[in-house]
Amino acid sequence: MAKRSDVLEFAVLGLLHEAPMHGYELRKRLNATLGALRAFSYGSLYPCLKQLAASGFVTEQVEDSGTTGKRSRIVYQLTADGKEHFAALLDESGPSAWDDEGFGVHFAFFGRTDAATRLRILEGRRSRLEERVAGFRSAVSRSRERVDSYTLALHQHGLESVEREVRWLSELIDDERRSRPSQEPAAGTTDVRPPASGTATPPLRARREDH
Amino acid sequence: MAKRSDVLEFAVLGLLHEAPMHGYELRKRLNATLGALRAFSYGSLYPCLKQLAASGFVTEQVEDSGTTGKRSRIVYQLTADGKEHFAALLDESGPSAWDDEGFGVHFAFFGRTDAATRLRILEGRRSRLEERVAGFRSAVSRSRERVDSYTLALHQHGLESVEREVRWLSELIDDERRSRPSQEPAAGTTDVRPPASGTATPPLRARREDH
DNA sequence: GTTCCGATGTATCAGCCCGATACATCGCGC
DNA sequence: GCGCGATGTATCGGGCTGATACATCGGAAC
Repeated sequence: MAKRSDVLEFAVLGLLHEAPMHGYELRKRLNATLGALRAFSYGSLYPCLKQLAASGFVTEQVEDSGTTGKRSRIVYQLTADGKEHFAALLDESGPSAWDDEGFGVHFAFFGRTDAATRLRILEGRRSRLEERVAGFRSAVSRSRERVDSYTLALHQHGLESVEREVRWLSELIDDERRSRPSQEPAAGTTDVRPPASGTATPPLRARREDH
Repeated sequence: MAKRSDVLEFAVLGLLHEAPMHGYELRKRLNATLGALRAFSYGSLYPCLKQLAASGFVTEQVEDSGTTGKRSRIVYQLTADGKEHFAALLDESGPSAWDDEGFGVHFAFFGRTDAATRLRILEGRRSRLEERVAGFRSAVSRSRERVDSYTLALHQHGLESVEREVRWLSELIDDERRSRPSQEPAAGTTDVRPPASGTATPPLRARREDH
């Protein structure tokens, strides 16, 4: 369950809502949208696109650009079935939506996700991470018995990381609950673009989404 | 490079320093020592053990427990070659020691790692994560342009996580520097390792990250 | 006491996924 | 004109996982 390819399929359908695209650009957008969180390879993407076409969720359109064009590009466009399928996947709030594999992608499309579903996914994710916290806690106490300060430090750090993650989710859940009673007013209203506190965007050009 | 199986091999050799063990227990210890960070499967472990035996780093000893015993267990014990190999791997401080795959395991064995090597690995890890910080920063500013508050939140959170990781490493590096002001470790005092028969830890200086 | 069940233990395999690679064109600098 | 990096599509070997099979042991339930 919750295979990598399912997550990819979901992400592709979501991205194609913005515009028809061909594989190469799709991959760039994918790795840009998902940040450094996740990188999908061509070895997954192209088969995935073919499969989506076979399922009727997208159409394949070969584009030969005018007279001189030789470079072949295959533009994929969402079908009505595809939109419907994506809407169904958006509502899907099972475990696959909050495990490590799928949470990030589902979260990235929260803008198009129903409020109740958002809440369910956030809570599912949180409880998943709370299990992990428990695991780390026992690891910490276990490594406190043996005398290995480095292993202890490792576990302690891991524990704090996951706890921090849980806190983040709790804040998000509170926000959702606060704006839930009333019909939530578009997630972008208060977003007046603050003066970018400490991140003055220094040069920092280099970006390496490939290698 | 830096395959999963290499990391596993390293971890197994390290664990076998404590005591001879059979596969099942090895796996439990592995997943306990590494906390919730990492879980190795049998599908990797057993082939790895066989390969280690073939390389002469461990010996396979079938144990039939007394008269009634039927349950077959195969106890693996470290050889002199194995110890030597592990020592060499401990000194190895190339990129494979600080990428996502290998850093945790190397760190877990810092108690047996040379001080200079510890420092090099920590710094390598940090600079690796700083690259990731840069990636996240550009992702954040990119998603600030589009108006998608959820994607922005995701990137922002990811950025903070990695920055926190970098801070943690910086503290560790400071600690290392404080307890080891000069380049040479004080020979003989708190050295964990035995006098090391003939192989007195060859210098192994250079090693740059470029390929 | 026997029956069930989870832990202990070794081992394999289908299937998924990545990383590398191949092939081809374009636009740019020099 | 020539190299070189970006754009593009596509495939393949091989590593790794998760599931599964098989077998024994200790203890709890009743």
